[in-house]
Amino acid sequence: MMCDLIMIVGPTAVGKTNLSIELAKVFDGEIINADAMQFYKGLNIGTAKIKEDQKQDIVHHLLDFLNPEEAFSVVEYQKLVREKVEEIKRKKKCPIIVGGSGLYLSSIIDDYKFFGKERDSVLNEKYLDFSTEELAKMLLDTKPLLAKKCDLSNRRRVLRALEKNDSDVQKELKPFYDNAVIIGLETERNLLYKRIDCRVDEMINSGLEKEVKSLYDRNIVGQSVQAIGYKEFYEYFEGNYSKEKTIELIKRNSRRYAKRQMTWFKNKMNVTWFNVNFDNFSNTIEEITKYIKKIS
RNA sequence: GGAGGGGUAGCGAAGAGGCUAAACGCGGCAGACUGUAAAUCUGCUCCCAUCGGGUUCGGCGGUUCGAAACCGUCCCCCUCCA
Repeated sequence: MMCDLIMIVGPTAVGKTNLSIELAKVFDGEIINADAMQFYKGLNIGTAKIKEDQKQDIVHHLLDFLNPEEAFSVVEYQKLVREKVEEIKRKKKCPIIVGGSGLYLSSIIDDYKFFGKERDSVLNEKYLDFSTEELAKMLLDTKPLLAKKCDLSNRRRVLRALEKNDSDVQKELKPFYDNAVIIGLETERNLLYKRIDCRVDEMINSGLEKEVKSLYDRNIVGQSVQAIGYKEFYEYFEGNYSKEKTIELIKRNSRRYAKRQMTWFKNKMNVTWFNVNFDNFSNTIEEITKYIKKIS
């Protein structure tokens, strides 16, 4: 075993999945998913989840372990992954964490400590009659320390801060593992956007609408169905916009998502970046493999 | 040839004498993020700049203390009648 773990990050549609399989082959690894929407059963096409035949006998963890109506949180995720990592290492294999959910990735690679109360899922209803400004004022008055660090125009954040103790202040983050490599896949923005648009078209052709329809018909609501590709089709089924508009929005939201992902990876994680060669992906694989071997 | 409607920032689209470098949306860029994260939220987006300055609303010329807005004229687009 050369290192504690390999982490692969990057915006949607850069080729993380492909890379993960190749690295798993080279380094005798098992893959742990870090894509929050791929946890859910039944969300396959829209989340670009790896297909059985693409796995090439590589073991995959934390895929399809939630029912689409279930709620989930980073805290549980962190716990599960920490266990998985140990389990894989005990087998003398290399844990490879792949995904695009920034917070989830960070909660693993860094020594995130979650404190305070568990989130109260009905809190929102409790404060329905209060404006965000009023809630912010409340926070300011009762929990000045938290308020100072909180984005007061972000209702969701204010609500969460309201259920914490004022003493629950964050500490400086440190890496959790001594020998982790974080590989980032990147490409020119325009190209990325083209790939995203293209991939959405492919999803449509592969039957995304039908996939979402079956969720919709089962009256599934909640976290899972907030995923891009799903929430837009829900609106479509409600008759709120045309098919064309739906597809356009899925593309737009995916592009915006990719941007947000890049912001997180660049500013919150210590990533070693590699420019992807789409015409000759094996070059990229080789380059990254060499790099990992060299540093570990 | 006749009758109307219109030309506003990258695009779409408001504005009908000063509060307008010009709402809003899209597109683009940047950012935040510790229990919903593919979520949620923030800022910038004519040019140069730190304050601040310089050029704008099809062209030109007027009216006015002051115009994207009013008048004249010219160019272009759309609809209708010939």
